[in-house]
Order: sequence, then structure tokens, then C-alpha cells
Amino acid sequence: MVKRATIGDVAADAGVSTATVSRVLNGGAVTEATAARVWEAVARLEYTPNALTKGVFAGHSSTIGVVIRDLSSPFYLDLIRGIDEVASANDSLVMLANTFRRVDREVAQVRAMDEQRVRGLIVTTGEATDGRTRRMAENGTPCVIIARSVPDAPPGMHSISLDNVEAGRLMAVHLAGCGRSSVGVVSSGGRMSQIERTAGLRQALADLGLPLPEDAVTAADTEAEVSGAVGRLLMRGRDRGAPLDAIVCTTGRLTVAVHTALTARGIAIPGDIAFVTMDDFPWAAALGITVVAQPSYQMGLKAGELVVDRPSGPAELVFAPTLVARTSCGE
Amino acid sequence: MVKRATIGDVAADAGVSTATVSRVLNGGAVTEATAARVWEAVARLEYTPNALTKGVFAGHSSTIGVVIRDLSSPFYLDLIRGIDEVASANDSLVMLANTFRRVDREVAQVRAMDEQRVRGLIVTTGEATDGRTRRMAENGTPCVIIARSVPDAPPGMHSISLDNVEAGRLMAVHLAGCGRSSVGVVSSGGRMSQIERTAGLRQALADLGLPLPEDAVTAADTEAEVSGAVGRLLMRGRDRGAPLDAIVCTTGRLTVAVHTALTARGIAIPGDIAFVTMDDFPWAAALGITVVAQPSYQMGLKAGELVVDRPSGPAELVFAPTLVARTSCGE
DNA sequence: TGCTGGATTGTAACTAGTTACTGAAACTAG
DNA sequence: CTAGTTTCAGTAACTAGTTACAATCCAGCA
Repeated sequence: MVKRATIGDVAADAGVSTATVSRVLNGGAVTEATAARVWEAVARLEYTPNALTKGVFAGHSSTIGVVIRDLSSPFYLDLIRGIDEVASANDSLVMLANTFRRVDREVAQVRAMDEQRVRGLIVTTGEATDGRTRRMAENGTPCVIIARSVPDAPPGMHSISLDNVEAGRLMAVHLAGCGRSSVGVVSSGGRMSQIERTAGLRQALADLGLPLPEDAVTAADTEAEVSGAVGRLLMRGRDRGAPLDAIVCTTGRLTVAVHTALTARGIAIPGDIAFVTMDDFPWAAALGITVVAQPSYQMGLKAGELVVDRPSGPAELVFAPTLVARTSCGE
Repeated sequence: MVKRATIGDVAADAGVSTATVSRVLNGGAVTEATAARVWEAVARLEYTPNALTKGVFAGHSSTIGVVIRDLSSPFYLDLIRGIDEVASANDSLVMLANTFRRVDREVAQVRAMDEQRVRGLIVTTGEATDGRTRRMAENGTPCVIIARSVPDAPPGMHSISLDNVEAGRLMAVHLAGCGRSSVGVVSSGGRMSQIERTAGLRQALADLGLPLPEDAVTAADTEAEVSGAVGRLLMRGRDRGAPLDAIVCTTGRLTVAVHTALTARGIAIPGDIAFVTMDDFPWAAALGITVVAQPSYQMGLKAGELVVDRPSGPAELVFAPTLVARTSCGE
């Protein structure tokens, strides 16, 4: 195993002090002749500076930490692409951690990011990590919470989220415009974003004279639970003599499962039932699925900028969703 | 801005030396009473150890570096999940960098990983980075090259790839079994994996008495080029009086594009043309698309283990593909 | 009471860099 | 020809930890 060259080795090879090498590498006042000798030594020894040591001295590393609940979601993927764009424009790397939707891992990963002294932290975690991110913000590490707003955020603690009520409204207006009147909702658990989307949908439907009763909304936390949820919705419609003519899915994560549950029952989309869901994805166009899309890449870009630009106050950014109309709701 | 507590602050607060604090934190010989006082100080000051400094002393950080060409591919996503699994079981974080398929960014990101003194590096880059990874391996940083084998690898430099010839063979046998005889191939550029898959397909088809002429294989590097490539394939079949009855796509990245190109032309799958592609993905089941899947999660797991376990010699692991038969080839 | 010894704890050197301060040339000006 | 200024490079202190070695403490034993 060959030992890596240190700045001391370079200095010795070039016949100068480590201070001079550091000056050459980081742009201080040095003679051209000296600089040339140092660069030669750097090349000869294949010197690669130690970013850890630089980080120790600077008080923080040059990487941006990102903690994601679910790497398989296309929303998060585009978000990461946006962050990565800003990062590489600023000589930063992105340190990514996946939490697989487990709270204990969220807490552990955020602590790990703190230990790594990341330059900034972008996080899609729940409230369990708020204590730590708050403190990190106070310690001078900008933190960005995605998909959730944070009450009483200190300076340096930002949030980026979607206007979820508007997302629900867009769905309602589109469905009504397609002549649908009996809507069922598959929603995932009790996250605020889910609740807001359903509330926005319900309010807009009510404004259009189409009430959305409580029991027309079912929760499915996992893909396995979706089929049952869809079945319940279908049965309820039949029982009331008002058969379901539209299904809304409030989370992109369950889109495949809902779609599969419908087609597996031989239900035609949009012939029998209209289908709208959240978040655009590569196959949506091929399948003709109408979606309410988040500007995920833009959100990632903004998150990266908040980390890099360090605005003084806390920022609370809300992005507008857009409906991408395809064929899954008829018309 | 509140300054972060250092080990010195903890030592002062607990009335001991920094050495003792270090021993309490890392498990050395200390009295219970001293340990209790130190832990109290740690809690009171909300001390979070600096992983950068630890890394400087250890000679490397505790994070695993991963450089990915294309984060949007489901193959890489599952690979990352596998790596992440091993990482978190070993108190490591994954530092991820995306290169967007650009060689200059590959080189820059691998250098950045070297500067970060990652504990190990897992990479899906091309030959341009081989010089650096070779040297890193010699310096004691295990490197794993994914989807490509490396000639004359030094100890600590490993490769994990798919048996691409077998992947092509699986496709050929399946298509022949479904009664298809006139196959067209959409392939992406000149990467070795693409060439091997096509070669495997051609050999197996030939063994079955079904030659695959050179011009039945078209290259499409980007999604935009796919439609033209498919058109050429279709036209060629018509011209020869042997209309195409199967299309093979040798890269998961272009699956959507090929599928869209076919359906946009009103071609029924499998009615008019059979379709097989590489890499399984969430919508494949819903769409009934037959695929040759890589054990991507397993490959990620293995890559992580190579980094963590540091076997002495260079390892060259080749994984077997499996065909997931659905309905897109008829039968 | 004094000695030996194991268990704790502190001191100081070390990791690989950066930078404030210092000193020595070299150049300019009177 | 000397004084003042600028330029350049080196010394040493600093970042936040770890650890080898030395020092101290108290117990057990003669």
C-alpha cells in the first residue's frame, strides 16, 4: 500500500515550506519560479489535498447533506438533480442518505450529517428531526425542510413545500370539467401534505356542488394496503347507488399500486373510472395518466441555493402545482 | 450564531482532560463517576463530535463514495439501496454524486471523492477514471467498478458486472420460444455491456437458426434518437419482405422511448411486434413488459461488502441475469 | 509506615492542513 | 549610499480530535 503524499511531502520535494505550498494551491503571493516548482512536485507525487483537513480548519465540509425518505420516488429524484446542479456549480458534493421511511433512521442520518459538519442540510424528514435541524441552523448550518412548513423557524432554517390545497383544487376542477361527480380518494397516512391535498380537493368539490363524504377517503400506507382501499371505495359507491366515477390518489408513491388495483379488477380508465394522481413520472405520458405535478427540479434548485446563498432570515417557499392533463379522466 | 461545543468545552465543563473525554466517548478505561460527569457535560453542551477531525486522524472518512452516471435509472436506484443497506449497517453514510453521463463530470467527481478520503468508492464511470481509481486502490481505498470489468486490476480494485452475453441469450431464447423470427435491436452507443448483450443475442439467435444481420441493430444514444431508430428498423423489415415481429432494447434507460415510439405508430404489443428490454422497473408489471432483470440490489449489497470487508486481492464478480416473462412477447 | 502494582487520569505529541506574524532580501527614493 | 517600502518565504500557532507515555492515586501487603 502506497502512502498518500501530504502537503509536507510536496514541500520537501519542492524545497519550500508547507506554507508556501498552501499559498501556491490556494492562490497567495508567490514567485512564478516557486509556483512552478511546487506544481511540478504536486504532479510528480500525485498529491491530492485532504478535504477533511480543510474542513476541520474551515469549521465545516464542502458537501451538502441530503436526507431523503424514499429514493424510489421520482419527485425526490428530480429534487436531487436540482440540488446536485447547484452543488456542482459551487464545487460541492452531495452526501445522500436514504431513510426508507423509518423515523429512527431519519434521526440517525440527520445526526450523522451534523457530525459530518455538512455545509448545509436538505431534508425530507418528519418532525422528529426538528430539534437537531433547529440547533444546526443556530450553529450556522443552513437547513432546508422539504414538503413541510416549520413553525417559528430560526434564521437559517428554511422550508420548501407545495401548495397542497391548490393541488387538491386542480384535481377537483379537472374532474368536474370531465363530468365526474362521484369521487373516491386513496390517501397515504397522516402527513400534513396528504391532509391538505384532501382538504383542498374537498373544498373545491363542495364549491362545485359535489360533496366529498368522509368515508369516500381511505388511507393506505403501503402498496399492499392499496388494493383493499380501492375495493372499499368501489363497494361503498355501489352500496349508495352512486357508483364511483373517479379515483384520486394523493401521493405519487402509490400511483402504480392504485393503477394496478383498478386494472386488475378489469376497470377501464377512463371508460369506467377517471384517475388522477400526484407527481409526474416517465411512464405517465405513455399511459395517458393525468397528474398534478410538483416543480421538483425547481424546488431542488431553490433548496440548493438556500444552502449556498445563506439568506439571513428563515425562508418559507411555497411552490405552485400544475395539472398535466392527459387521457385518464376522459373528455 | 451559537458556536458548537468542542471536546475541549466538554472537558472543561466536566473538569477533566480532553483525553478522558475521548476515552469516555470511544470506550477506554474510565471510572463510572468520571464517565457520568462527562456524559452529563456532553448532554448539557449538546456536543456533537466532529467526524472530519476523526477522519483526519484515521486517515480516511467513514463515508462510502458512490459516483453514478444516471440517477434516474431504476437499476442504479436499487444498486444504491443495496449499498446504503451495507453502509448503514456499518455506521457509514453514502456520499452520492451524479455525473449526468458526462465524462468531464465523472473525472471531477471521482477526484472529489478522493479528496474527501472516502472509505471506499463505488463507481459506474467509464475508463477515463481508471487511472485515479487504480491509484486510490493502491493508496488503500477499495474501489468497485460497476457494469464493467477492469483488466489487470491491482489489489483493492474490484469489478461487478452482469453476464451480458447471457442476458442476450435469454432474450433470444424467449423470443424464439414465442415464435418470433425477425428481430430488430435498439442499442445505446458503444459501451462494452451494450456490445456484449447484442453479441449474446446474435449468437443465440444464430444457434436457433435465426440470423441477426448487422443492419437489424441500430444505435440510439438519447431518447430523442429512439423514434428514428425504431422507424429505420421497421422500414428495413418491410423492404426485405420480412416484417419485424420483435424489438429488443438493450438498455433500460431507453425502454420508455422505445415503447412510446412503437405505440405512437399504432403498433400493438405483442399483437404486431414483441418487445423485450433490460432491467425491471415498477411499471413493467402493470404494462406487461417482459424484461431481463439484473440483480441490482444484490449487486449493491456486494459492492458495499467489498468496500467494508476489504478482501486482499482484486475481485471480479459477474452476476447472472434473469428473464421476467410477462405478456409483451405474446404466447 | 513504606513499597509494589494496577487502575485512572493528564501531558504532550501527533493527524494534515491554514494563516498571522516575522524576517530577510530586493527595489525605490531621497 | 542609506532609509523606507514592498515582496516573498519561513516559523509557529491554530483547527478538533486521538493516543503513547508519564504521573498520580489508592489498595494490599510486608
